[in-house]
Amino acid sequence: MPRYQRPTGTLDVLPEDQPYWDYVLTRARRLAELCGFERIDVPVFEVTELFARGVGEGTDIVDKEMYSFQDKGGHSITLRPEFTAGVIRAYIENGMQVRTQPVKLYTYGPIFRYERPQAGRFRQHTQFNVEILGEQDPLADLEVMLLAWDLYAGLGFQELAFQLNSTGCPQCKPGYVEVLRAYYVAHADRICDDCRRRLERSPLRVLDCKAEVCQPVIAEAPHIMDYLCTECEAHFARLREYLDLLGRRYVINHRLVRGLDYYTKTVFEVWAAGIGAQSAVCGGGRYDGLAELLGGPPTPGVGFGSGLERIVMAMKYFGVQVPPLPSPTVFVAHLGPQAGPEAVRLAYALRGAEIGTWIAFGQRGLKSQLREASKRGVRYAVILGEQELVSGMAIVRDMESGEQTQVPVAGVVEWVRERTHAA
RNA sequence: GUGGGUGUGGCCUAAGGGUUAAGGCACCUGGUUGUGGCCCAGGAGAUUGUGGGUUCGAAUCCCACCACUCACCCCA
Repeated sequence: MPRYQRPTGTLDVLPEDQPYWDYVLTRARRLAELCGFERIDVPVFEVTELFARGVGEGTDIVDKEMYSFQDKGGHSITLRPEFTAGVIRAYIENGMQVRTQPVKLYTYGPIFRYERPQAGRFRQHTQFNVEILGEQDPLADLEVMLLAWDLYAGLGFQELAFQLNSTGCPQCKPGYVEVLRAYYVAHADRICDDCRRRLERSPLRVLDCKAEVCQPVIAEAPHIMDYLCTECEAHFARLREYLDLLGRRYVINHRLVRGLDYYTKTVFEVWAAGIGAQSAVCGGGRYDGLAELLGGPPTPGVGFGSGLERIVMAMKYFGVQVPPLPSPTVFVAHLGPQAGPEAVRLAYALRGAEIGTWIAFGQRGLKSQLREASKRGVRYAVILGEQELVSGMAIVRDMESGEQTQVPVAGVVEWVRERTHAA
């Protein structure tokens, strides 16, 4: 028989890691709901066309990272490589533009990108995602950013700061791109081959180039800040004003250009330590033209996606403690064939009273059963044997003190409830 | 897609080419008849990632593939 392994770049989240996931997700949901975000779930796959148009032909994600396949009906289907396109599709398809605007939505689930895995990067990862649809006020940009900030701050991240930039809009971006292109053409002898290619397909990406040779050219490159139209400039200024007022640290990063084509105006990332060469735990921005591009009514939007795996990695790096997940407090041990049915009855009575309970399987010695109880970490072990059946009194053993109490079998549920619910 | 590192029981690690691959953790069972954690004893568990090759002999050397890992690219 072959030994099966998980596919490259996928992860098993084992029970011992679940407390981290649960903690993060619970907090994220809570924060989102406090701001009025409502949960939405969209399919894990969509027609390929949606992502090709939404994310943009020519982006790395669309060109080489999508999990696409033909289904039995001959349709090209793609496992979602990001959330926004699907959420916008759902907004349009369900006529959500008639709801009170803006519509605030959050979701989370698996995202798929065919990449070479490394520290903090996977082929299937999990994102927590929020979107505010139908609002152009920079206050909306602020709100999603603060949500991310508060989440990480609450999780114990240190030295938080936003990486912030504006990518302009259809009014001003093309003008800047021309200026940038002209600048690069003038310095064509001092840039790398990749950048020569980027200049054709996605010119803004040259600013993101890591090649040694390109650094001096990038450093001297014109900033989009100086080419924003008055609307984009005002929008960005308002956002900064809010952030300053609230004391949320950010650094203007002229080189921050994101890998998805749909962004307009605000783009931002949050970086964290402890996740290898990958530093972004969160990336997002505004995408005012996307809904229209996907065939819907003109609908401005802002949002972000945040990688759960990276958040958990950063938490471990920062040494953040998380509370354990609930586990049973009682273990029912039983001796002899007569005691079995009574033990089952008792276990289900306890469970029926919302008291987590393990019951011993098989016919084993008491030693073995208590050993298991000890390892399960329960607070009480109930012992039911022939003697207890005769007397009608079960033995309840406090696993920490070793103290044993005789309790009427019919009163065990109440006895345990008093002791556990009080504390 | 490119480059580096690694690959021994569930986990960690040993075995400088030579007898039945060793140890620790974890797991199971016992240490008298119905009592956990500590201690003691015992047990189960590995075709040494896979396939070739070199050799009288390979976990040890060589090649290929696979996987993991780190980095580039890109991003969450």
